[in-house]
Amino acid sequence: MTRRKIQIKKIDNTTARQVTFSKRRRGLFKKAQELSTLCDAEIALVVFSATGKLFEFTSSSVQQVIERHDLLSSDFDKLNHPSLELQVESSTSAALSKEIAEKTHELRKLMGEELQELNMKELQELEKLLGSGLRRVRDAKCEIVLKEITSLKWKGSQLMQENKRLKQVMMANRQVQTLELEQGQSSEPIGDFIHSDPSQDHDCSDTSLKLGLAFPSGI
Amino acid sequence: MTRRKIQIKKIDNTTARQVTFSKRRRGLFKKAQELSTLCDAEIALVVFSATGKLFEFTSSSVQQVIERHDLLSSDFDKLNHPSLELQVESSTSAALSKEIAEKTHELRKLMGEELQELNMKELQELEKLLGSGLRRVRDAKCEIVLKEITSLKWKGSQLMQENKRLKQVMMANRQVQTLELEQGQSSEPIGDFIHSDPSQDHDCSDTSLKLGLAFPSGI
DNA sequence: AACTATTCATAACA
DNA sequence: TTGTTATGAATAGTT
Repeated sequence: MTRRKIQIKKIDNTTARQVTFSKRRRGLFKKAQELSTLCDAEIALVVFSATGKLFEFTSSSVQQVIERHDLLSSDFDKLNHPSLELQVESSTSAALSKEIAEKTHELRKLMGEELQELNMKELQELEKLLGSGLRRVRDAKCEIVLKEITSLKWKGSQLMQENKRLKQVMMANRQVQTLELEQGQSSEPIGDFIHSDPSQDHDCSDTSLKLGLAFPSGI
Repeated sequence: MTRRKIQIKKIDNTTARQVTFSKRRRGLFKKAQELSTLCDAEIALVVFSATGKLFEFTSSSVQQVIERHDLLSSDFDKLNHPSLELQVESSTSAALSKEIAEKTHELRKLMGEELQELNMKELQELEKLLGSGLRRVRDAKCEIVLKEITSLKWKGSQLMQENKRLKQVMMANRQVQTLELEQGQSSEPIGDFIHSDPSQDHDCSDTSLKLGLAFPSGI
């Protein structure tokens, strides 16, 4: 019989902890179910036990939640570049949404529901936590974004090189022609020169094909 | 005074539903928090209200998720673009870092200074403020990043177009030459053709010059 | 797993 | 919206 309120801290006794986990987990899932039904809310709930066992609940489908989530952060695209929207949405936006979600809930968790129950010492601890947590999330996000941008820049520079090379070829070509004009003679090497490096042609196509997506999926 | 147990089905009255959502949501998040703490479980909880508002909670797994993610994507990066790290550091990263530093500082200040002198009401106000502030930061950052990426992709496509055009010119050029060879005559139009549209040349240089930075500073 | 004494959550109301 | 309270629900400690 529950003699008194318990402290919300990790339960030391292993078996007691497992029993409590079992009971409270059931309670939590029931509450989640009730909330989604009563208030017409979409809910996704995933629980990993300390032993690594997975339990999950979703109100209708995770897919729907994710789609909604993605919509929120892709509004910008629609405003500015309607035609690029499709490219951007798929990888970048998804990754960003995820990062943002993580950042948001990290903060929510830290700020969270129990602020009123904290004493001053705990509040100071919270501050510290928030700072470092934010930094970690920030770093991670920055890294992802920079990778995307770097990849795009790299591909841009590839294209520029190809571009430059083509122009050089054309210049050379033109000079040869001029020479021919002056000498009143023409020769077949020109055609060969143009095709002297087919592998580069191939490179270019390859680059073009890859430009759309930096990160294929599931980031 | 809760006269009787309710049945679990969608609440018709809109305001009642919203109130219930608010209260039960808080309860649910609290329970999730307690479960994760008491039993050392990893929990991710995402709730969308019927109006599309997002609420999230996760236990400390955020860090792990990110670390795992970093491993995956850094491996990916190394496999594909081993020598690119140097390009990364440019102004983009500086701008982002600056933005981040400022926001972090702001946050610290908000959390930091006089937290001990605040009463509970003021603390709640602070929580609200932080939440909306974070949302703004998040939105701004997202916007910047998407702009940068969109811009880069646009420039990439510009380059590809230029590239394609150059190749067509070369093809045409080559055909003219072939014709000349067959007819045993050469003519000046070729040179003119190459320079027939100098504006495109200019466009290309322009693109190259701008590629480094989409947004110069202070975003 | 089953049982209660308690604490906790919350529906209805203000 | 926020607060209050009577009541139903969840659960800690025990069997």
